[in-house]
Amino acid sequence: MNDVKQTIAFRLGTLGAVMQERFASKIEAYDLKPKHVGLMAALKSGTVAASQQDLAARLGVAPSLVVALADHLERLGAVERVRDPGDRRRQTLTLTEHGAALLTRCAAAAGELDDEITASLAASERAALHDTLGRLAAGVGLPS
Amino acid sequence: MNDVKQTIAFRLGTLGAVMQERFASKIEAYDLKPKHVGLMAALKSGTVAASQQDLAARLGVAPSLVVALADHLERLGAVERVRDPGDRRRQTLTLTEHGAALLTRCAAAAGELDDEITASLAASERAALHDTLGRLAAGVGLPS
DNA sequence: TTGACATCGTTCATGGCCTGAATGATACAG
DNA sequence: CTGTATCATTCAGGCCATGAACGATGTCAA
Repeated sequence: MNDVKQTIAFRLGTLGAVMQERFASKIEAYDLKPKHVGLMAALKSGTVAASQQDLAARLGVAPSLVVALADHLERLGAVERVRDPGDRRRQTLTLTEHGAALLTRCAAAAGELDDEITASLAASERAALHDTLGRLAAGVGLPS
Repeated sequence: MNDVKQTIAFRLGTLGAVMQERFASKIEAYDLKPKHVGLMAALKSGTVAASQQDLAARLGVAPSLVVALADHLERLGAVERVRDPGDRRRQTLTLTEHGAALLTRCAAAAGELDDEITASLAASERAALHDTLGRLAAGVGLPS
């Protein structure tokens, strides 16, 4: 035996891909992709106003990608770009009210997804999974 | 709150991406990508000889991608293509000894990864995670 | 002040991965 | 034998993400 498919890493990888896919189709109606949601979520939890470079580092993507994501979100009216008066090179991204509303709907979509996939799990099991995943995410340096 | 990032779906998605990435860098030395390993694993667990169409369906990818993956694995000597004598349209893929050896090394790499990310988890917690992920994978129709 | 150098956001060309349509070979039903 | 379906393969194209430029701005030292 000693099967790759019996591995936590492999299962996380494949399950993660499926989740991304399903989540993407759920938020498609809002003209959003998972990365857009990730960016908005980072903006919401950010206490200080975030520069695009900061966000790129937090999300683990290239700065040029943040530009594209922000462009799209700005076009949707979900995000505003403001020049930092203290350092005029920086663009400060902030979530608009509409952006916050969108984010709420995405959270609801993710919640539905949770319910769907954990339907066959006991409540305690689901809670344990939630907790463990949070610890793992923190362990690999993902923003919580 | 009601944060997207607190969601099981979102955490699975991001963690899965990280895992894929890390696994990819671990097997890079063997000139393999995660999808190659997925294909080999499907071959190993397949009881009956698998046609490429079957494999495409099992992996959830387009048949044309299986062609590319099989091409690469064949070049590495990990896989053999044999015409099905019963239906000469079909190519039957089988894992060679070298392929099996490669797969074992990939399983070892995934095992290391498991140890790394679950280092801060109790043994019981890790076992529970492994079990729950298995159930989830089965729930979304992933081959186990 | 001025000049050298770093940093930010942006654009652009490029590469990788995957798909869907077209093709040729083979199977099979009538 | 003929028409249709199924298989593997090829190929062109799309999408996503990156890295290398570039212009604008900031910083620091002389």
